[in-house]
Amino acid sequence: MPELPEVETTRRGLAPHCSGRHLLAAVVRNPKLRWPVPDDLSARVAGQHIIQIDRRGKYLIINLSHGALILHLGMSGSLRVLDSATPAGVHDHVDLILDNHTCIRLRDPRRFGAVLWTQNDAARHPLLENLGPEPLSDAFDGAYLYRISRGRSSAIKQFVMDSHQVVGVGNIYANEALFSAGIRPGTAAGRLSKTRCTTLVAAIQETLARAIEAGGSSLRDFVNSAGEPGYFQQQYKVYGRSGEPCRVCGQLIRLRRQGQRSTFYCPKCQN
DNA sequence: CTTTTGACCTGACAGC
DNA sequence: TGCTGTCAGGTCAAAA
Repeated sequence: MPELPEVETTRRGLAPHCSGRHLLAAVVRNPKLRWPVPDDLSARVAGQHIIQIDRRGKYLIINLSHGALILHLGMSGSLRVLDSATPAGVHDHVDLILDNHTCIRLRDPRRFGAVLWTQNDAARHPLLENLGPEPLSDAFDGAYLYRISRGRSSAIKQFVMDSHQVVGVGNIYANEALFSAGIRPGTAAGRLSKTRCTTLVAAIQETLARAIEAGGSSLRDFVNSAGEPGYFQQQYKVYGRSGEPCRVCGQLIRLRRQGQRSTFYCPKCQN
């Protein structure tokens, strides 16, 4: 499920229910996620104050009074705030128990997600310290993309999906943004003009910002909600539409594999 | 150094 | 129905 807009929507949904609360314990039903959930997690977090919840790329960071939890939703993870007495389902692997009879519950059928603990500043964690800039920050602009892409032969789609260049651009939005920018996904990154880099950055930012807006507006009741983000109902321009007519020109949308991910593009609108 | 490939998992779905 | 194969919103680690 989670691309950056859903992670941000999750963060916004979680925050009002946890900020200022204390954690009583953690319940780990299955520690076998992307990396093992620390077996002393509960002891580490018990009694700690939740300062605030941040996001870095698709990582969620729950800052505690001493240390932080680093969460990732992988391909299939979701977080909800529930009454802690709510029976856990088969894929409900971790609960963070709050001091008001509620819990933050991680459900993750595919178990590509993560729950990690760090004693230090989460930004210094090995998984986070070498990440590229946030896509919606001023640091991510046309000049930056132009500069880092010089001499790079990899396809622009894979390049912008590389978290070391810029974080948070997943498969759906990479496809959508490249369509918006009119750029063929297989184009070598190093061959993009500065103008096209600027166009692409703007397209990425607009695509993500609109999806976050859609997700946020659908977020009525995060507690006990089904967790259906609004952006999921968005009408995609190319993603998942191979063989269907382009919404702009009517040409049939094409599908190809790039780095074992599906790439969708319009052969006429994207060059 | 860059680029590509493999790995981690389960569930949904198409086709036989 | 039940089996097999394919695909899925991520991304790190290892190989080339």
